Amino acid sequence: MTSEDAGLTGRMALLWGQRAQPRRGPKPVLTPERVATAAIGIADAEGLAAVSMQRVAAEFDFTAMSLYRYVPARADLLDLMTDLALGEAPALDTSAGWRPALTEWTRHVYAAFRRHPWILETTVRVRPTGPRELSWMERPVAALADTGLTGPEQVDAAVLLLSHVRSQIQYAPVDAATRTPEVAAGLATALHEHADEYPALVRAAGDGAFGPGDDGGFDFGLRCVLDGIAAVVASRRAGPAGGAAG
Amino acid sequence: MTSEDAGLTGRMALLWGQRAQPRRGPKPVLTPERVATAAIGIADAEGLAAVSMQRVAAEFDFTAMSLYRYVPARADLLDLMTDLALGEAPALDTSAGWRPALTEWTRHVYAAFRRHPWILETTVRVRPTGPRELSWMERPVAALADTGLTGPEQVDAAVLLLSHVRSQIQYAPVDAATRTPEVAAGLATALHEHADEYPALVRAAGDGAFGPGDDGGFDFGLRCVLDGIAAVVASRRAGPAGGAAG
DNA sequence: CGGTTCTGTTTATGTTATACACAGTTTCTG
DNA sequence: CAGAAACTGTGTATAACATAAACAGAACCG
Repeated sequence: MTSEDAGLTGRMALLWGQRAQPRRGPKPVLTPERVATAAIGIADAEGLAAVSMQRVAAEFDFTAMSLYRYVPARADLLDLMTDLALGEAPALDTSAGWRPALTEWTRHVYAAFRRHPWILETTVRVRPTGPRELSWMERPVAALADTGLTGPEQVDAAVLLLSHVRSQIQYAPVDAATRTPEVAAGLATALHEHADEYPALVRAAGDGAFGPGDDGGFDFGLRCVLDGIAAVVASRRAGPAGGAAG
Repeated sequence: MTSEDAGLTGRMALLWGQRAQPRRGPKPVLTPERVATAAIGIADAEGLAAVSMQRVAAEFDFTAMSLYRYVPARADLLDLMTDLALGEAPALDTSAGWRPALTEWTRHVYAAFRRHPWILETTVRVRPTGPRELSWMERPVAALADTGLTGPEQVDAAVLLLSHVRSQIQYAPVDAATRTPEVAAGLATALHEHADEYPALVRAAGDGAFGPGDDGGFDFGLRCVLDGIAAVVASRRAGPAGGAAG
């Protein structure tokens, strides 16, 4: 255990900056960060599927194999891309209480995912958490510190907001203007050909659900979750015997 | 437009049962459903990455290419797997109101994702919706029909609960017993080596967050969302001027 | 019975990640 | 300052993957 991150191994090591410092040989031209930054650019422009080792290496006029001098494997590159793309979480203004702070945080998360929607794909599987990603969790938990919620509940509340953002990004992807019409039209067709089996959905669609005017339930969901957290916070302050879930 | 689903094309066709009926030639041994069912078994047992055309075909002692007689491409197979694995949504008991009904629904969704956690991966990208998957959306929207929520809001509420289930499955995968300790240990190590940067998280971890006793925020999140929906419903009944999100 | 249509296979192509060995370069050591 | 060691980027090779194209045989229709 010589380095400060000596306890970290495998996919965690690269993410937390644990790097072997070479003393001899030619200077490395690149760094893991430069490689990941190039990969982020490709993913932003052409989607995550376009991020192959070859494609990333081509960005530097290198061969695919050269990247393995900087990154142990593609999976590690995706981890680093994710952490770098998220970036350090902005500080929150908690002076007006936890609710405005969490609202601000949620909008920041939404914006970050909007910039790099492929993060949805890199984060479906179990994977190591990077330092920047962790800073995103730090903020809301800190904002909830004085609410009376337990530590795990504070984390759960943040995860709840995060999952809402994820679903909003997922159902309204970047190129919604081009891709969604096809899918939406197919859904509308199927729905009306089987109207008898989905009466409630047909009615909701008639009210504008699934349509172009339906700008996503971001505000609705945000309000629901914050109201819900507020209810739990209130019950914690009234007394330790809170209501049941169902 | 000869068939009832004639309007559906591309990846939508297979999902909604639009099949060309062969009149001559050898009887097909398989069906798209049998192929997908075999693939589901593989995904359940070995993960989605193990579902290659070759691996699925081997289940029938067939060649990989033979599957293309039943399924246009791998992507369509994944779509069909998803719809079949979800299955038809169970009916809900709405006699006690929308809240118990939605609670019941959420637990059913959770159970379905638990059985087939790879559905998380097959559903990150934009993709066509199948008839069974659509039945899962029908139930909660029907249960919310008389609440005063608009159609889009009813859908948003269901999506909100769904996204909560997704995040719970994601952060506590099936093989948590084997995979999570590694990841959790790495997180704990990183957290304590940088304790000064994540004071709130360190405190929360001390309270049991991220630990083995933290059985996930399923109930907490469910309660928050339902309380939040209840608040909006109440405001709709009190008058059309509801509160703001932040 | 002959032609048509359909199945499952064979063969081939292009892409992917990545293991391994090497040539050239830089730096450390004696 | 010579030689060894370490390191970089490359060339070559492999195995897995999806899937296109052509084909042999079987089933059915007229």
